[in-house]
Amino acid sequence: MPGPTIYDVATAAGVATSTVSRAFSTPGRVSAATREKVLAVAAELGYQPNPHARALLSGKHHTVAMVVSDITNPHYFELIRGAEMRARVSEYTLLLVNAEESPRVEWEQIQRLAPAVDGFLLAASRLPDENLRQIAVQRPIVLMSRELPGLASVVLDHVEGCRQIVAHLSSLGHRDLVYLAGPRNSWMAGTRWAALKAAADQVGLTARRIGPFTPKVSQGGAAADGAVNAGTTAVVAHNDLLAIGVMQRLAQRGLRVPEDISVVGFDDIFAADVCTPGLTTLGGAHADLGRAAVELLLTAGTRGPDDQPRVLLPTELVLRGSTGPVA
Amino acid sequence: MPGPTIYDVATAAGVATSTVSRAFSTPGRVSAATREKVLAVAAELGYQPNPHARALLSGKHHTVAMVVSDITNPHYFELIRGAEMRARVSEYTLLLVNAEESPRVEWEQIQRLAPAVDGFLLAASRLPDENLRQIAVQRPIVLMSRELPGLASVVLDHVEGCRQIVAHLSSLGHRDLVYLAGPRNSWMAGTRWAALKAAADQVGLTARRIGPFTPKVSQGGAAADGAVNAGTTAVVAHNDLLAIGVMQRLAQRGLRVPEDISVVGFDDIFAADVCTPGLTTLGGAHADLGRAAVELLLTAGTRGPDDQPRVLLPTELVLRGSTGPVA
DNA sequence: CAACCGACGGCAAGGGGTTGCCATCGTGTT
DNA sequence: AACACGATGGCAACCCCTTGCCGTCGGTTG
Repeated sequence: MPGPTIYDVATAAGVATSTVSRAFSTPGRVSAATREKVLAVAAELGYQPNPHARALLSGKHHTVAMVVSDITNPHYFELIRGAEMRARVSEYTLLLVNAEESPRVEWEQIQRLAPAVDGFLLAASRLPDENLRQIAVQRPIVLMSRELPGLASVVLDHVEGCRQIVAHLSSLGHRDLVYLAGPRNSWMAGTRWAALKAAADQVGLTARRIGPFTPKVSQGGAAADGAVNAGTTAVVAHNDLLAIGVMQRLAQRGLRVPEDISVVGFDDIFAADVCTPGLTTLGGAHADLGRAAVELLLTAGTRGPDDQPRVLLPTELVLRGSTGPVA
Repeated sequence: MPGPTIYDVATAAGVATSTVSRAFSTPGRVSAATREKVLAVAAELGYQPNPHARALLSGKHHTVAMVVSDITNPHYFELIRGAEMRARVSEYTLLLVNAEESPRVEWEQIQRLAPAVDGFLLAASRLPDENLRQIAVQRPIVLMSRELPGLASVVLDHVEGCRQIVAHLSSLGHRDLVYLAGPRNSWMAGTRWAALKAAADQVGLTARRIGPFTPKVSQGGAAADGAVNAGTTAVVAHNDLLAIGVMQRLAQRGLRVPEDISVVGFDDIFAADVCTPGLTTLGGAHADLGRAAVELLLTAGTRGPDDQPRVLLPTELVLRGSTGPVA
């Protein structure tokens, strides 16, 4: 059942195993004729090098693990897709791991995989800073949608993005907004709030925060009621799932979007485009984010601990029907 | 950088490497006292067995690869999630691979990974039957949303599901339906059409098929126009993405759903619930499908080639606003 | 024609675990 | 007290491939 080994090829071709090995990995090291022959025999036997034996010796596994905080969030699809594609062009394999929003699970999975992969992509990690640093000494890591000094990261430029959200709302006459916060251990939640608050202050708009909420559609009800209770004309939800849940609840309560209340999300997931009204949301090239993260990870060996890059990708505020002028 | 090895542990504990190995893998083979000590030392050193070295000898990798035909299709999210969860409880790692709707890419990826995984989950594989059989002799495989005699498979019961769709449409007064077919090399596309046709015949409804279409939103325009041109009151799209694209195009043409035309999809993706009108679609417990597939794969060793299971999971016809009575 | 040299193959030592087999030790048996 | 046997630990081979080092051989140079 297991395929032929390098020994089989060597025997069949009448050479030593080292020659077979070199025929594959160090083409210049054997004569063209020998190489031809070895490759021919190998092809005939259907030989394929055993990646484990190779990894054992080289320490390189040609594999990167991507850990996502919650695989059910469609937002990650694009990240995963971008990462997968970038990994593939370098003939790297992408391991997908779900942390289920649990720092403990995340940590265990990472420890389990650490000896078997070349590095980690941590998407929206819920781990505390010190844990991230611990991992970083074992393996190269790249953070996605999170930053930590000294570690490589890839994030969308939420400062500028939030400024655009605030400018958009302000231009529509809103004097006040409510941010429906994400989980407490989400770096993004903190960042978005800080950026919104700063931008709001700058243009003289009042910003309040309620939450935290688990960013799922099902939590939209509670979030919507909180916003209504706060009495605002504009809500900015931690992500699109929550925003969609909010809109569902508002509709249920007979409140109109955007006439009575405007709703903004983050991520620009596919559903944001098909719900009614369409959801105004801060998107960005998420596939590029995945791509960039893998890129960084694959080139991690060339950098010291002091020049860990911090890639900032532009956001795009996508205007749809969920935001409108204040009545 | 690489962690301590079994040798380090052996030295530190004052025993032989074989004892350390057995302390972990064959607990009964060493005395309790020795075992305690070894484990303590190992924990202190932060020892973790190198999975490659282990795989090299045992041939077991504790890894399964899941190949999806197109990772951008949200439908797969649930499958992936279910598979990931089931794999995790058995401490298996899930490798995610995207075939990009290309049989060639699919084949290459599988060949590349074959020596490194314990088996394959092939979701909606686009490979021809004989290729699937070839793979099956190398490694255990489980097909998802596809069947082939002699190979293990997990699919939703589309025969019954399609009967329900037809009954639903028929009860609303439709006398005729058009199926917007999926890709030619999609087994599902053939199955769905056959099941729809059979069910339609049975209740005296006319069924026609147009296509094939690539099942993406962007193809909905062409599909919608084809359906309009065919002059029907009900369309059944190969999947929800296509159905959503169809609805968008119909709206653009000023046709009302469901008053002028009813639309049905397959998969019950998240977006089907948030679009307007909500999409009537044939769903099912997709996460269970992923779970069942991994289950089958992990127990594959216990079965002969003649009793490859064929798991049939129930569908659920989810009625939403996109279907209604004929005007 | 001798001395060199580069190109090419082979030998053998790992790399980190696992496991069959043997040696040892302690205890129970008669 | 002699013997047998089960429990336990160690030795060393093996899994498959890579790579440093050495030997060989043909050809170049002076």
